[in-house]
Amino acid sequence: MRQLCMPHGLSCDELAKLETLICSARSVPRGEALYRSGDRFDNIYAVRSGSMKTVMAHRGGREQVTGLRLAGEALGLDGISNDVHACSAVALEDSTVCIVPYTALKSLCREISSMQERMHKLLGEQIVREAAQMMVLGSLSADERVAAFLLDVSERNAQRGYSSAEFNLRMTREDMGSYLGMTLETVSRTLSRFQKRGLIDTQGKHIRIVDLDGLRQV
Amino acid sequence: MRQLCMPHGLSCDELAKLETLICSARSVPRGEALYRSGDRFDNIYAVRSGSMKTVMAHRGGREQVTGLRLAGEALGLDGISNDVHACSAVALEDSTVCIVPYTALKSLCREISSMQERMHKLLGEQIVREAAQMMVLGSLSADERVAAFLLDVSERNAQRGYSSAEFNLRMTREDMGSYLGMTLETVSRTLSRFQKRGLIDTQGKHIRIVDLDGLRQV
DNA sequence: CGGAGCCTTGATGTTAGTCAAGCCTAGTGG
DNA sequence: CCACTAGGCTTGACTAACATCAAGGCTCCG
Repeated sequence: MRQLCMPHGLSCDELAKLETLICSARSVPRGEALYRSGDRFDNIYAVRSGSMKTVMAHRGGREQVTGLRLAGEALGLDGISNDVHACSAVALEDSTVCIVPYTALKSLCREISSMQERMHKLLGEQIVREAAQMMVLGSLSADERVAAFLLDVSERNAQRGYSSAEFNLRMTREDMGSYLGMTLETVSRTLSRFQKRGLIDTQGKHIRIVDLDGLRQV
Repeated sequence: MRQLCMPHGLSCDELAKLETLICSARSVPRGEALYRSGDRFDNIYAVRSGSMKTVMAHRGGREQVTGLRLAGEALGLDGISNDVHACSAVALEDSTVCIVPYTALKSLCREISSMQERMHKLLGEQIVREAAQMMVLGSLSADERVAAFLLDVSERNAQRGYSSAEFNLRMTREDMGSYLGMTLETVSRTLSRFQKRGLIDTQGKHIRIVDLDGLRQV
């Protein structure tokens, strides 16, 4: 939560007020949904530990992974527009989230302008992140998509104070493929090729970035 | 502007307050940018007449169309997260926009909760719309993408009180291709095939939907 | 009326998808 | 603690879809 708010101009005092909103935390076992598409929207969440994916279903049963949330990142904004969640959020590993009731958060945003500012930025960031992902899906090759994804995760890890070079990606190859608009086989082949080229070192879900610049130039 | 706000719980009185914010309108000739990626973010816009595309550039010069805005739709939200616009907005035809200064809008949102509500929904809608487009790009075939796009435009036209069956799409085949993650040739071929199948009737940029259900089933 | 940009269509090439088989690993139960 | 199993991962051979290259026609604007 501090992760999510501190670096953005909230005073300790204001942060304390925010923390009074957080009714509770909730733990979500691996594979379970925090909320499902169609559920009523009441809360925004912050991932406290673990990681989650957001999934959207097309009519016709096809599903696509639309996002990955690491610890410290916000979740649930897809419900604001319609009072109903547009995605489902599923835990990639045993995870915990903080629960922030939306109605209370709105009031706080009207009282405290820095809180309003933070809320707008949170929404704006997701808009820009998704637009960037549209670019990835619309104009990059398979190799470029995988490289962009690894670099994105690496950078987000760094931002949260973890290693940018080495991490556990709890998504399956299928999840990655879905997120990147390709098949799990192509993801696997691409990672293997990157490894042969000395760009990364993979051992299943454990990934080490060996040649950051090389990866950037893919 | 009323388009953008009226159906969403603002009273006439409140709407009047909003209208005091609108410093001015601005006209944007076809092909010109309302704002460019990297420009400082000061205003949100509403398309008053005409239509615009939003474009995002990748390092390496590659550009992708990330959105289409018809009259009555909002524009510029990509600047909130960073105080700098992440996309460029380019007029597809001679267009006019209303200018809403963001700082003033924020104040109004703190005063009037229905205004805050509207603002959040606006942001939330874009988040959901972009997620849906990620699905289109990530998991649909070329035919399905084009069909989904035509249906989307048709529906948005209907919402604004225009014909859902017949419209002028001012994007070029290249713009459509970019937005849909395919080449202009594939767009053209797909439209031709749809026409042969009796789904649509195209004459350059003028499009008439002949068989709505057929298009939905593509 | 002329021309530039846009659109269409065809032939060919390339990338990533599909199908298939076997292996590895983590989690389970004895 | 070990063996078993199921799900996940890798790799190969083949295929399909879409991109690329190319040429010609249309249309809209000046």
